[in-house]
Amino acid sequence: MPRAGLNQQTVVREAARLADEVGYGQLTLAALASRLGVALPSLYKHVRGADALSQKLSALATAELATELTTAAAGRAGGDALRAMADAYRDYARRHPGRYPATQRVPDPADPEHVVAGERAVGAIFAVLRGYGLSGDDAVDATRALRSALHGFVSLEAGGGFGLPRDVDRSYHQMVAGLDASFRRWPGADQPGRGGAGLAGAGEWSYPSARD
Amino acid sequence: MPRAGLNQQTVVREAARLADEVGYGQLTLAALASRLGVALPSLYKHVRGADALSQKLSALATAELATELTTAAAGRAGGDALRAMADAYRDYARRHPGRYPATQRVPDPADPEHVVAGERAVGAIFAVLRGYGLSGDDAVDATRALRSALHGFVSLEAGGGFGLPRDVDRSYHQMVAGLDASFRRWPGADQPGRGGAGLAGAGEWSYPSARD
DNA sequence: CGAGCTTGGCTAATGAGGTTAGCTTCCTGG
DNA sequence: CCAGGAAGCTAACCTCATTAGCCAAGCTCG
Repeated sequence: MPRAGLNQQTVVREAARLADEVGYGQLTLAALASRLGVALPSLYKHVRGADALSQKLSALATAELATELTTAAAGRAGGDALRAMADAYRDYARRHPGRYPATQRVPDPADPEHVVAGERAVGAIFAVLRGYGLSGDDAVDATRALRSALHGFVSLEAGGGFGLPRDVDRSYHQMVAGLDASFRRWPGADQPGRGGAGLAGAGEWSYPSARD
Repeated sequence: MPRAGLNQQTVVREAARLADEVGYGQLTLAALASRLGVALPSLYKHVRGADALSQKLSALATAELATELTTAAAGRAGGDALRAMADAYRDYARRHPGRYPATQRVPDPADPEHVVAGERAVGAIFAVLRGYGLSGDDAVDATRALRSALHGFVSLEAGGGFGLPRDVDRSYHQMVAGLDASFRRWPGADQPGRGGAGLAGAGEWSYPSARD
């Protein structure tokens, strides 16, 4: 029996590919094992179990998303940055329909890479909002509003929640335009010098104590 | 053996209660049967299976949500109506953490009550937006933005996605204030006479052809 | 009243998926 | 070269969903 030569990274990466193909809810250890050409219990040499695989997938997907958001916003400011980031967000969700839902899982405090990925994602959003002069509590509120709108839209879209023929792209752009207008008038906007940068938003992606 | 006296309605209602207690993802035919004091296969006399139960639960929850949204908006207009409806939406999601996720399932075209519930829910949102002078495509865009923001917020909140100490109620109210401001300046706002009322929004809650 | 049918319960059996235990074999470091 | 850890495997068991088929409760109607 030649060995398959797996390790945790190859397993998690294949899980991500499989999830994109069959859907996050249909990601199963059995299907993953057969895709990797090993027996199901062999996977336990690389991941602790189904839940741990989900968590690692979440870390991977969150890191990817954070990178794409950061890249999209780089070199842009204000409405430009917002639109670019919003497009990147929806784009990621559509290109990776199986990974995207994994990004909504709360980071595991015991997995530093996962925690850092969440912080990078929120950090990218914070950075865009700083372009509107937002910081501190106002930026937290704005971040929540932005994440809510983007996540809500892409998850409704993915779930088939938009039935009417009206162009979905147009609706998205209109929503983002509304967000841009709101942030320009947001409490605290364009009142610089109210808060520092640095680890802005650290901890906001997750709420570890809410785990059950 | 005395009979348990179940019927579809009692089964679905108990499923709703159970889902609220243990979580939508933990709703299982086995747990439901034991809660109802019958053997698992007995449930098949009342529901076709696990998926059909989810669908019926979705119909129930969507109808409840539609009623609460409609009630909240009744007798109010503009920003008042928007705020009341937004509060009702979040309130429902928090009081019924197990039913709420079920409302995101696409209505089953074969279940008229389910379809009607979805139409009532979107209709309530449309009615509020009419108070901003919105109709037609502009109202569709605005409905999508509103649903996205509300759904995104409550699902991030339920998932523990808000980690920082900043008051979540305050963030929600700020987001709703932003939506109010956006709708007042929305394309088409306060330009009446552009579209009719009636079955406005019918079909928007669902996208049956997207089912797989 | 009671014969019989419909119905709502049951047990048994099957199958998918996850998990654990414990065995074997590859292959690398000393 | 060979010892031991790592990476496979099979077997066994658990939970849950589903289907088949049996049986009795209790209603309907002669």
